[in-house]
Amino acid sequence: MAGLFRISEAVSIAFHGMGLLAVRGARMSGHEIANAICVSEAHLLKVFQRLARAGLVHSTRGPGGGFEITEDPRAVTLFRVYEAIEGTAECGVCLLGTTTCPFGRCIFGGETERMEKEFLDYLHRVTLADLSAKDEGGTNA
Amino acid sequence: MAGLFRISEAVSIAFHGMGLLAVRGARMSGHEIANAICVSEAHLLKVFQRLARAGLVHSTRGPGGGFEITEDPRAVTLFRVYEAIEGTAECGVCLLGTTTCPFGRCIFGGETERMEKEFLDYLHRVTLADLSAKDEGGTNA
DNA sequence: CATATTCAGGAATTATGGTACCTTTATTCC
DNA sequence: GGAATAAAGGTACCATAATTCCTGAATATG
Repeated sequence: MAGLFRISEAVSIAFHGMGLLAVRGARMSGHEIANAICVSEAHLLKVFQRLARAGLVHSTRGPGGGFEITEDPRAVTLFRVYEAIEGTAECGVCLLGTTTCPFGRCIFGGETERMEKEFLDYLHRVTLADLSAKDEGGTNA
Repeated sequence: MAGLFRISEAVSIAFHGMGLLAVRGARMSGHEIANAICVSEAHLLKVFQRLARAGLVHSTRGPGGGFEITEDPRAVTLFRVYEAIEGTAECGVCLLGTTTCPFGRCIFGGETERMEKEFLDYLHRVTLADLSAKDEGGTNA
């Protein structure tokens, strides 16, 4: 398994691709983006198709075409990118999927919910502009 | 989508099933456990098959048989249960799955890694005994 | 106008997770 | 001791989601 967060490769591609577009500040073709972040071009294209439908990027066909961010990167949160790919992110839903835990109360005492909220806050707080700004050199997480 | 953490239904069944066994302190059949926590008996059986192979429960066949926890519930962390189902939980791995981020550094600045570690710490810290003890009435998370 | 480039959309494929069913083991009751 | 029953083990199947592939449409350029 890959990680503890439910971040699909699609979302990761969206984060990295959008981050790259934000840094470059110019239109880039799907081919260029995929090469730059070392992912499958087919998959990236599919991901950007969704981002385009969500209005987060504008796409242009034909030679010299490609994708460009439609808004100021400082206004685009990771959450919006996440939602464009995965649909609505629910938080605080019982892991069992039942509305009432068979135990009568949540056996985790609400702590998992707290941590999910923390992650959600992070997605809401961080913008595409932040992705290029931060340079504290964390390892790959 | 269900939640932000990569908790499959299988892991959730394992947590709840083991929690129940810990509370009861006695052998229970798969049928009983599945009924108590309102999940598919077929799936629960498969999950417990893995828990048995991992040595976390002892299984007994035949009438009156079932599953029982092999160790003191205070000694069994959620992490061990998690690993028995999902395999090794990696933390701090780049969301893209590459060993070196194409950006040269992690674009998330290590914060996602920090949050993953926090969740991992939680799994390491909480034992089956804790699941039944906590009673602060959180909502279903 | 022909051609090359680039994205759009849907079809086909693959992978994953969950389900159903049959087999084996053990107990109980006659 | 044998038959019936209760229970877990194992395997094969199915459903859904994720990924790739293929064809078509749009646009720029010579």
